[in-house]
Amino acid sequence: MDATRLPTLEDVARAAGVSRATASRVINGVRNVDPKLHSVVWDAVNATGYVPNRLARSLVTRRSGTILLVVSDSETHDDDPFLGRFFADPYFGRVVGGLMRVLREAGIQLALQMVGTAGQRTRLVGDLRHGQADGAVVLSLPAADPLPGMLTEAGVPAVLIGRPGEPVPINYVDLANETGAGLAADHLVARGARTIGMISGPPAVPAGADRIAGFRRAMARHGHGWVPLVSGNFTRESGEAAARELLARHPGIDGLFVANDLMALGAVITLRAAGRRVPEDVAVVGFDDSSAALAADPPLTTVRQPLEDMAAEAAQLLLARLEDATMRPSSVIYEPALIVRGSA
Amino acid sequence: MDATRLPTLEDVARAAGVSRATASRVINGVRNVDPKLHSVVWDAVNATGYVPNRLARSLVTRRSGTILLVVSDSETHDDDPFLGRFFADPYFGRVVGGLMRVLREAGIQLALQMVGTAGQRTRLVGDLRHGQADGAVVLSLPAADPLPGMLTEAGVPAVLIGRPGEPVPINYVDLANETGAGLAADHLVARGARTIGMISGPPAVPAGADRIAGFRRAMARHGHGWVPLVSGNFTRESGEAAARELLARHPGIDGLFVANDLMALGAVITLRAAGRRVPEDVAVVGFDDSSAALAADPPLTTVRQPLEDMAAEAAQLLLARLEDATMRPSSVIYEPALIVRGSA
DNA sequence: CACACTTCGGAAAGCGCTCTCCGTTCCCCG
DNA sequence: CGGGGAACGGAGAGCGCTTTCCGAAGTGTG
Repeated sequence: MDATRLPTLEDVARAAGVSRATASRVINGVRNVDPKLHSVVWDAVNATGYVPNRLARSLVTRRSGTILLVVSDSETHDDDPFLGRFFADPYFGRVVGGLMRVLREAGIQLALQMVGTAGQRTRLVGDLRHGQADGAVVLSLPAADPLPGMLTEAGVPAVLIGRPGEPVPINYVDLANETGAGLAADHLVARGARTIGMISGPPAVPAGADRIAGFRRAMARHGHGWVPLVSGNFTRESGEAAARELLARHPGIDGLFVANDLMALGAVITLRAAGRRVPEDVAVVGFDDSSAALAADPPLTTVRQPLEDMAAEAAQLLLARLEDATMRPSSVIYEPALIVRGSA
Repeated sequence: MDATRLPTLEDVARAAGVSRATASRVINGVRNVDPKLHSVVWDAVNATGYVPNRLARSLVTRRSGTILLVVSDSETHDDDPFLGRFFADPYFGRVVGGLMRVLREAGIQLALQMVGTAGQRTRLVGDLRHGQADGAVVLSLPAADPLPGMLTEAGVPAVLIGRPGEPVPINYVDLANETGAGLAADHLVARGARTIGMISGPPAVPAGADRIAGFRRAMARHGHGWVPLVSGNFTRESGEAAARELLARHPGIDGLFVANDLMALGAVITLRAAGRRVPEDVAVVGFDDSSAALAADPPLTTVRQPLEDMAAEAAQLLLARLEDATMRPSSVIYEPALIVRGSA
């Protein structure tokens, strides 16, 4: 195929009439090298069309210029169709966008890694320790996932998006989910809804659990010691199904908090199919303020989560930790805001 | 930080009482090694907690187990907010989902690479040739982008999603965009629309150009030698703006073909704000059949593009090419289908 | 003018792995 | 029982790069 061997540093050095070591020093801008040699070497680089072999470089420096975006596979593997759905969910895209905003400027590559089995976790940590990747950003994990602990133990730079299941000294960025759910509760009550239900995400994920807890707490404050609740898995379809179930069990429902916009969209569809008007008969509040919220009819009242900023912050945190290995784990919690639109 | 050096193959070999070469052979399942040694080595692997250093392995094998998802940066760099938007667009997510469906099983990692400048292109090709990545999937590029040619010239395994600007012997997967646009035209005409406009994507991207060409051709067949056209950039906002402009120039419009669902969503919003009912006053046909189409009100009539399948096919094509370096470039063109919902 | 001190380039030792050689061992057949 | 061949393990040469260690040269001071 390509008969020609790629030029190596050796070739550049020969072309420039210096040693490999000197060529390397010039290219990496290390130590004071005689300015004359400097330009000679760069000319040789251009003449030969040299491109450094990152693999070889990383092998010795133990720095790869890549960070891993870790996605829990258990979360996506339940059933195959869900795999595609997870990536198509605005959640994923917004996170990637936020990360890239920071990483692109730092010249760092993002690699996707799905992790489900214990073996994959071990390998992930191994790769990280080997310098295959410099660090990891881990997307919201089930609370029971041992990964955060493993990462900490291995002393590997990592940032979670979404708090760890149990306290672990690790960097993370999160939203004040409980506060956000409270905002939704307050709004529904203030609007005059009397029978208020919730469609939650999977309780096994901290973000899911926190939204449930926050909502229940706020509702209790308003005198509702108990709220009807059905769980979904953050997909629109699950929102439709959950709404059907809720409606069957509590036909008199007139207020609904849904733990993300996609499910809220589904719920609205079901409600409308059941002859309920939104917001006149049932007021609906979503969560995320994803693009789906605006597209809905009526536009969704929702709790805004600045995911892009959160992801960017995660990247920044990771970058800082990469610079300074002694950095203590820190966490950044963002405040949600209620965006009132047409649905409640 | 970690006082303990990571176990190397050497350590495993010593623990197992064999040579490094034998340990390597067992771990990689190469050649017949005495079955007894087999288990001895694996025990040693478990005992030491050995994880192969992929970097070192790749350096010699020139296979990295990673493929690059290349995104044109010019496409996203125009203005910063658009960057996030590109990733949040269902388009990106659906492609990633489709790719992962195939790559995950093959145990191959996906890395994101944004490419804009000439230097980045050179480096991309260099990385590929060095074996930093085994191949590339390139997301729809401006027609003028030299990347496809460079990839071909370098003899590097690559698959485009969306045809190249000009004929280049390279693998690609595409949709019969012209056919799809024709479907939309036929439908609008059959519905009785008399003044039909189009909101297109950027004409500089083949997919954008093909949809324009296909629509014009079909409209001409129906006796409309000329159609009002405004271009957007595939974002919802640009769809809103384009619809405003179209409405201002051709207030009597009663049919509208929009080159993707996101822009169609924006157009519907604008139309409604202008007091036009959809579909009664203006019939709207979108393109993609993304999740946005279902969320819209009314649900969008749209031209379905099986992006996940196309991406999966691209991955498969790439994998096949990786297996068989002599494989001739091939292309797979998918047929679109009109999905009739409420908007037209 | 000699001496200590700084600056700079080169030789060479790896980073951890794969894989080609090559020498042994073992088996089968004549 | 001896010879030919297959099967198998080990030594060692790299993959392309960075970086430590040195010696050689250049600089300034007593």
